[in-house]
Amino acid sequence: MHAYYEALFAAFGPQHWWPGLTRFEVIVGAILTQNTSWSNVSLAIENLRRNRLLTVSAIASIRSSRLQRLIRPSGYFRQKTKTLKAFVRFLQTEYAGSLTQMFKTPTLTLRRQLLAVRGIGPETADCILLYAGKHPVFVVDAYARRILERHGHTTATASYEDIRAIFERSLAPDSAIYNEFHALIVQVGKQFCRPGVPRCGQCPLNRFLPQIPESSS
DNA sequence: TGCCAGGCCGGGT
DNA sequence: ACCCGGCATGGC
Repeated sequence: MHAYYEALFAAFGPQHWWPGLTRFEVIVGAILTQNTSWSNVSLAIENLRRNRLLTVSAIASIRSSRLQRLIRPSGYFRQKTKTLKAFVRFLQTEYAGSLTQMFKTPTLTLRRQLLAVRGIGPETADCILLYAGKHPVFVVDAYARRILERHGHTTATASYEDIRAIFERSLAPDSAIYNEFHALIVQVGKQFCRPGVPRCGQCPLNRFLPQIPESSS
């Protein structure tokens, strides 16, 4: 898949996802962006920032009713309030509230622990590991799935782990590459690989297609 | 105006 | 092990 990465980077350049933010802010963003556009998440994050609530202790002590109100723009606000609460409870119980301690845990062990937190599934766990902890796990999302399927590298029934294996076995375990690659996939996916868009237009990945869609009659 | 977004859970088969 | 309905807001 490295050729895909090169093609995307050449086309879009560095995406600098989540730059200059604290690890906890990245985690909050990873939870709030579940099936939600970033413009909505951004409104919720700003509400939290304005109220100086982007810390573990603040989220731990805030009343759920107030947290719900503040993150409301990001959608699923009752669910996500529970998830944020569950995560900080996990962090305080298992790691005395220290992200530094948490991220010292071996990747596979920590991944299992994160998946046990209610509201954190595979993509969110991997986002936290990669973008907040710099652990080399490849983040799979709906776009990565769709792109691989359209390019004939997998089938529609492939699981999250199947897709992840395709990327991880063909790339060195480099968190900087994984970071950029996932962001680039989201970028190209938004433009050229949305559900209702059958053709790929000027997608920079077109040259990797097994056949040219235009020429089929 | 409807459809969609950087998913996940719980109950049912 | 999969399948499906529910969860919710703001943007285009």
